[in-house]
Amino acid sequence: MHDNMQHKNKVGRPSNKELILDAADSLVASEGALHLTFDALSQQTGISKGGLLYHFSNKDALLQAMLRRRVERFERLKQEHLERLENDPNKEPKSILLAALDTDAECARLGSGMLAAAASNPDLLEPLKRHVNDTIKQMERHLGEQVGRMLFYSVHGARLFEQLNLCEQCVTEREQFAEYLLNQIDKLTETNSGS
Amino acid sequence: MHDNMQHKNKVGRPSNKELILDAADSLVASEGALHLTFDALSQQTGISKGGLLYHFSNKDALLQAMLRRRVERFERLKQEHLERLENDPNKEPKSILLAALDTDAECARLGSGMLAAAASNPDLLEPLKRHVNDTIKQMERHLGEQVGRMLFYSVHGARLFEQLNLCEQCVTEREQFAEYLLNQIDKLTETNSGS
DNA sequence: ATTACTATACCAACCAGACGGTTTATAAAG
DNA sequence: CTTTATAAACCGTCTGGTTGGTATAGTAAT
Repeated sequence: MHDNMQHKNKVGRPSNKELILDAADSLVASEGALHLTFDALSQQTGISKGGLLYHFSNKDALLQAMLRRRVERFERLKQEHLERLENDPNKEPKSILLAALDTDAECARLGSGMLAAAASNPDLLEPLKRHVNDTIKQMERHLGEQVGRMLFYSVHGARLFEQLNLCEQCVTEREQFAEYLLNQIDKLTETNSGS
Repeated sequence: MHDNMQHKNKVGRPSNKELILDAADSLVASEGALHLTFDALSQQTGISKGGLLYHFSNKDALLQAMLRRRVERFERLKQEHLERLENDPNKEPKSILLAALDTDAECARLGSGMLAAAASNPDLLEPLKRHVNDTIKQMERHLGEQVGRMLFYSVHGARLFEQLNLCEQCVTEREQFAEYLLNQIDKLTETNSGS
């Protein structure tokens, strides 16, 4: 009765805080991190600059919220996949890959917070950095140092290139790619336990 | 007797244009793309804003030059590796990986132009996008669609994470990683021609 | 050798608009 | 009557870009 209120206001609609963060993500994705300003955000959301600053007392706070939401969403997705794959011996690395490659509606904008923070104040990436290194270590523990790194960088590289609109990848191609990587995990751990 | 002059002035020193681009790269790497301004660049180089604008008539021109230099350096490295590996049947994909992972002095700044352009004006990425897709297609042609993509995204993902200071990877770790990926190329093409 | 001209490379001062942020006011809800 | 949520006006600073000027070096005719 406190956590539930986090993303909703009393009327049950998604709170304006979430709408603002959505707009911020999409602004970064379409215009670039430089154009994520309170003025632009105000125009996009219809909320005045004062209104925005009520929710996020300064720009760093906004960026931190964008980053936090990204990590939370990743963790939630990973947890879902983990539960779904409960009988799979490789469920941990698999759910990490699946969470990273998941195709939800905001797929093209998940990296916006990261790019915006990197552009504006790289220090804000510190919490994300810890999360990244934890995840890499998990991958390494399950798949070995090199394989773990390769797969981790592979999915996140693909994600970043997609976000920057640098590759012409479509959804079906990503899904095939995800399937291939999952198969690789099984194949590589078979040979591991076989030798 | 024209190309040679491109990066040198009459006195034979590296032209200030190159020095400015170096400073721009390092500014983005340390402060974030938002703080790549003519004022900051002026302070860093000791050249006044007017002087900077003499070399790059506006900010887009500066960003384009940063991007162009990055692609040129990649192509030069790739060509060098290609010549060194002339007897290797997998020389093409290998030289792509080696060029992407090469540890030269500016290693941490090679992605600066890309991040700065993405932050300021994503349209400027169009030429880079073509280069990326060409390179991906080369990888796919030699290694198959999925393997090619996996290795490409893997090295560039690693690069980006390094640039953003999001992983604690050191030089020796990257070299081991590079070696592993090269071995993978040989192993994967063996099984390809074997089956 | 002097003069005149041109191109290169830079600087200082300035400007209009954008930016992050503050302040004050307001208005509904509990 | 306080809390929540928003608006509007404003401020000092920063930013990209312009202008107009300077110093130097090379060229080329006189």
